[in-house]
Amino acid sequence: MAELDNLKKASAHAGPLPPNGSIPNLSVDNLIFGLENGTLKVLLIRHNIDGKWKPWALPGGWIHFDEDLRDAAKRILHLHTGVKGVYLEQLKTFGKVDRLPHGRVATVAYYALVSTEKCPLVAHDDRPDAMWCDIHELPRLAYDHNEILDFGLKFLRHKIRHEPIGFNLLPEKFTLLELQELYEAILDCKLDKPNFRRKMLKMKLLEPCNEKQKGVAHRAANLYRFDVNAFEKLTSQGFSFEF
Amino acid sequence: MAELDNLKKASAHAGPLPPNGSIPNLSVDNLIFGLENGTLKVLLIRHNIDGKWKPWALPGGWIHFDEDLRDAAKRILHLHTGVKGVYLEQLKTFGKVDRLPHGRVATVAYYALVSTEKCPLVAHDDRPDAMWCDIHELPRLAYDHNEILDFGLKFLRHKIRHEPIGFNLLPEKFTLLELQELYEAILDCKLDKPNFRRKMLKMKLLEPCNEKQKGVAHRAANLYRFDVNAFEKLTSQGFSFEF
DNA sequence: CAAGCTTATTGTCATTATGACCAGAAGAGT
DNA sequence: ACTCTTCTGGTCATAATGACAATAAGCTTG
Repeated sequence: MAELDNLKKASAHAGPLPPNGSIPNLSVDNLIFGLENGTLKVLLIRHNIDGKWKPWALPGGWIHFDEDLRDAAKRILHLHTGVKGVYLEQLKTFGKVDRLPHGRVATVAYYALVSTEKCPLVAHDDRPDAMWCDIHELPRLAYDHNEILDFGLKFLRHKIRHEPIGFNLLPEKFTLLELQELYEAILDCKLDKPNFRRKMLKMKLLEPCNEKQKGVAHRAANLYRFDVNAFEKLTSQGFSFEF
Repeated sequence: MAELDNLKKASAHAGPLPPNGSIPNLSVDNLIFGLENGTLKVLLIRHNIDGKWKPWALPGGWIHFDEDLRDAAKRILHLHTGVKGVYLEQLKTFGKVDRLPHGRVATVAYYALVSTEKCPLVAHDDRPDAMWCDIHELPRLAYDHNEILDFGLKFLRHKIRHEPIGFNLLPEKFTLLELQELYEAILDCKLDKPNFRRKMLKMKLLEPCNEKQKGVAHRAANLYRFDVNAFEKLTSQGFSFEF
């Protein structure tokens, strides 16, 4: 019964053993990015076991036998943030032999982009401790989660320049400056305001809301929203987003 | 023993059951791209079981318990092509519940870029039937392999425009026209020769070999090689490849 | 209510990149 | 020597980019 032996060795962060009804040796981990006053954050959790805090980790879990991989990632995302229907894509599968000390488990990492205002992170009794952590102040994480996070950050920096996904980190209506600050936060650089504006608007992907920013002590900026239809139309004509 | 029941249900294309010593419910499939007289091809295999041909499929296999995911992909690549040390990256993990009829198996797809001249595909007794298939003439493949291939092709088209990986499909020394034809084959479009040349050379990623093409009945073109050092230097300075 | 402050928005200009295309250069073959 | 083919170096108009100046709009304060 070597198979079962190997099975029993498996044990991941979400619990000591994959529960019945879940795939052994395979888990899902989520990289949930959010933007909080102009800085990029990632959602970390930690469990308290027998009165002791385990190290911070990415929210993850097991995959049910009757559940698509992506659905498992969605379920875990919803479990920790309460949001549904947000941007979620597969990042990469991490499968080094010794990535977990207790047994052989490969993990499929997904990354999500959420608008933090929709994610109040209310402390539920059935949720572990959670925090939005500034990506410049990351603690040492459990297992290989620092490696996953590093990879995800590099990936995001690349991706945001080649696909219009940044909008998912903002509320539905946003100003051009907010969008620019998002790029600055992720790419870690300073951009020129008029030039950013010109380049963004020329792509015809932003639809003006004919509505102005509120509650600011200076001239209010116009609000825009991302125009999905325009994007898909352009894409089908061979357009390729570049920033 | 629900775990074991579920295990026993699992069975992938590489064999009816994962052999002892391999991870159940998880496999690896390789998308091996090659270039043959100016057209993009992919390596397909088919098994003959009891005198009957199974459908064409991507070369894949199981992952040993003591083997990194990437090493499993390398092993399978080597098994089918005889090559080592070529470009190999993870594509995506496919994990729909019903992607295989016999049980729950998620598969980690990798894609490789090889120079076909290094891959003679000699018919070995211990290898299944194999062919380089033109990507415009794909047959119906086993399981969800058409979906994997579609995804991989789109991915490759996008990737080749944003990272200098095309060189891996060519021999070490190549002419600018060969490189251009590679781009035309993958992107399915016609490019202007002088402009392609100008743009490529301006990036300073090609090192002239000071050597000329041989055996052509016209003026011989200069040979170039991809300059990895230059690329890494530029990358560390914030350069980003775009085509 | 006007002056002052802050940010939004528009515009200019030199430089560089792009796309279309022309023409000389370099060989190989006859 | 001539022809044929492809390589390779150009031109030129147009579009995109980066740096930065100038004006507009709205809130706050005296």
